[in-house]
This record gives sequence, structure tokens and C-alpha cells, in this order.
Amino acid sequence: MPTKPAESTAAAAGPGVPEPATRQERKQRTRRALLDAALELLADRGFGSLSLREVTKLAGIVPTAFYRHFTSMEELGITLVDESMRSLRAMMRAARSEPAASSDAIRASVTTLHEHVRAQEDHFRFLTRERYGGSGAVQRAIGTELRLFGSELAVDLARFEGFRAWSTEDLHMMADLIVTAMLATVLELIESRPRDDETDRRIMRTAENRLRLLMLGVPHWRSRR
Amino acid sequence: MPTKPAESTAAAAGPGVPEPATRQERKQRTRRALLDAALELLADRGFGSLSLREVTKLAGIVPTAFYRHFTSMEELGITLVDESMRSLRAMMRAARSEPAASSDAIRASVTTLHEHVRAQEDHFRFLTRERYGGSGAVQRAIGTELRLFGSELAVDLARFEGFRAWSTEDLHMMADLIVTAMLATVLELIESRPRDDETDRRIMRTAENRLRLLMLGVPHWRSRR
DNA sequence: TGTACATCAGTGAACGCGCGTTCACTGATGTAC
DNA sequence: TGTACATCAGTGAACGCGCGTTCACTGATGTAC
Repeated sequence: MPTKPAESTAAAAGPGVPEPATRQERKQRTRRALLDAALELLADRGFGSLSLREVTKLAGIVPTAFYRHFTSMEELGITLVDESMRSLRAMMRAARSEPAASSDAIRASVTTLHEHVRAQEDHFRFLTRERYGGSGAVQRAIGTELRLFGSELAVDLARFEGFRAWSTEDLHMMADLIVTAMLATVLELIESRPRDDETDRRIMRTAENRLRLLMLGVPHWRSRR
Repeated sequence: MPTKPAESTAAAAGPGVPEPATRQERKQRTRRALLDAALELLADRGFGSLSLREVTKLAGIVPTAFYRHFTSMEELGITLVDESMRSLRAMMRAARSEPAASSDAIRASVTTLHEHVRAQEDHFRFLTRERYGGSGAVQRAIGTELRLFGSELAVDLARFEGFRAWSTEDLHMMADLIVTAMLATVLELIESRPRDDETDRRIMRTAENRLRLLMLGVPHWRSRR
């Protein structure tokens, strides 16, 4: 048996499970352990300061085995971006499929945001932290993906009655405002102290109010150029 | 003479200057060289990944001399936060002293923002990048300072006619929205490609529109609790 | 089903390197007389 | 103004450590017959 008991997030299976699995399945499990180890370490530090050795140690493998899964830490980072963007899009899809009933739509969206952030805290923390502080390729990848994400939201907005007359440029501006406000809320949720329902409710109330204020301006908007 | 020619930002004086200065002045100059070296390295990496040796090398001194100025990189980081916040407050003061004439006030504020960001790009980059991706104490210091900054802005807003009836909580929400939108603009300016007047104008137009949209909602705001 | 060989995820020793920090030092600047 | 001593910013050797990466390896899993 090639694997040690492993440190924490490692490939070791649950209690009592007799360790079956094909070679491919085992490899996938170790790969996951590496990604999870990185996400765990990212809870209180930037991706740029993670070392390959730390990640493999936490994943329960020897440093040299890392190269069986990724050619470099950067490649692992890009994988995390892809994975995290999938979580973000899943949230977006959930929000889109809600019944859009005026002001309740805002409340519903914020609730969806809250649920998804709490469920995939690692991914959302990674995206919001590395968006700016990130190193090279990871930062660029997040930038590109978020810009794409903003454009998708702009298209969504265009379908609503209140935005019928808006120019593409103005729709993008509105989408950016919403994305920025949402990401600010994500950060508040992730860094909230103390971690209780009362604090969460306060953050979500603020998030709702932000969006309400943004929407109040919409009927009165008159583009300048 | 204790100092070597130095690498780039170093304490070496300008061309032809015969290197006078008291011991204190020399020390201050080296300290500045260390801070400038750090800011220069921060142009494309996070503070958490800077090493003491790199910084001293770029500043033109030997690693051990670092301790004559700071007890650790963390202390240097906190100094950079203080210094950068001073740039931010200087901008705020400039904006406050403008004649506040309705919609031109927005244009004037954005122009002020643009000028100050371009003049102190290092400081603004440091604040916006480390706000989230930062390591421990630096991140916490920025968080505290920006919250304070938001509160000051909330007090400023309270003096305007349109906000007479607003609750403290709502004023804070509005101030946060403005700060967040402004910081997003700062980031766009800092990361803008290509670096030309046309790109800058586009970014500033978007910034103006964001603020205009935010303000459009104000007269219609009705607090919910 | 049984055997012989191929594959390949994970191992462990070894490397050269940059790291933060210690220490005793040097020599120009500052101060007391 | 001149001399003797104190201060202290910057030096340079040395340390132990974790880093990324190389290499030859092991042995369980997979495959061909």
C-alpha cells in the first residue's frame, strides 16, 4: 500500500471503509486531497505564499508526488479558479430560476447568495481574496472569468422591463455595480465576527438595502452619451 | 562612508549632490528607501510574499541593517498602511473642499480621485490589493482604517440636504456603497491596459455613471426598519 | 483461472538556494571637555 | 579649535531551515496471453 495514514484532508477513506477503488479512483482522490489542502491553507493566507511542500504535507503525500497531479502550484491555482467559478455560476443559476417578484426578488437573491457562500465558503473566499491580491496567472484568470460573469449578468438584466431602453454600456455598468456589491457582501459574510445568525442577518439586511437603493435609481436613469 | 552605491530606490542622493546630511537625516533616507523598495516590489506581488532580504537588496543595504529601522516586515507593512491611508485622507480632504454644485460635484470628485490615484499609485495599489489578499496584521489594519474612513464619509453625507432624514445605519450603508464603488474605480485605474488618456476617460465616465445612479435612488429611499 | 510483464502513484535521498536572525565588527558622526 | 570618547547605521560571516526539483526506486494495480 503506497499511501500513509495522511494528515487531515488526505485521501484516507472514512471509518470502516475497506479502501477499495481502482488506480484511477485513488489518483482522483489524492488530487482532491491536494486541492482541499490548498483551500484549507488559503483560509488565512494568500495563494502566493503557499508552498508546494506545505500542500503535499497537509494532503498526506510526499512532495515529489505532487508532480503526478499538477506541473506546478500555478496549475493547481488555475484549477481552483475553474472550480470556484463553477460554484459562482451554480449560485447564479439558482438565483435566475427564482420567481422574480419585484422587491421579493432582491430578498430571494440575497438569501440564495447567503446559502451558497456558506456552503462553498472556501471557493468564495479564494475568489474574493485572490481577485486583487493574487499572483500572476491566478489573478489574471479570476479577472477574465469575473468580467465574463459580469457580461452574462448584463445580458440577464437586459431581459427585465426596467432596462428595456438601456445601452449595452450602461447595462454593463449596472452589472458591475451589482457584482461589486455582491462580492463585498461575500467578503463580509466570510470575515464576519462573531459567527452567529444575528450577524448574518445584519449583513444580509445591508446587502438587501444596497440592492434596493441601486434599483431605486433605475426608473430615473437617463444616459448621458 | 558606510553605504554602497545602492541598487535603484536606494538612499543614494541625486546627481552631483555631495552627500551631506546628519546621521538622523541619513537614517530617515534609508528608512524611506526600504519603504519605497517594498512599494516597488508590491507592484506585481502580494505583501505576504515579500522577503526581508529582497527589500533590503533593492533598498541598497545589507539584510541585517533592516533591524535598525523595523523590528519585522510586519511592522514595515503597518507603516505602509498608515502612509497609504494618509494619501487616501488627503484625497478625501481635497474632494471635500470642492464647491459642491449638484451633478458637477460628482464629476469633480471623480477627477480628484483620478489625480490622486495617478499621483500616489503605489499607495492606492497597496491598499486595494492587501485589503483582501493581505496577511494577518496588515489586512486587519487596512480593514480597521477603511471602516473608520467609511464612518467619516457617513458623517459628511449627513450634512447634505438629501440625507437629512436618513438613519445612521442607512448613512453607513450609503457610505460603504460609495467607498466600494470608489475602490473598484481605483483598481480599474491601476490595472488599466492600455495606459492612455482614452482608457482613463472611459474608466472615469463609468465611475461617474455609477455615482450618478447611486444618487438617483436617494430621493426615493424609504428605510424599512 | 493463472502467469508474466507493463504501468505508474507514491517514496525517499539528495541537491543547491534564499530565507530570517545572531553576532562581533567598523568607522563616520556626534558630544563633552 | 582640538582631543578623547560615545553612539550607532551599516557590515559580513555564519547558522539552521524549508524551499522546488532531480532521480532511481518500489510495489500494488492493470493487462495480455
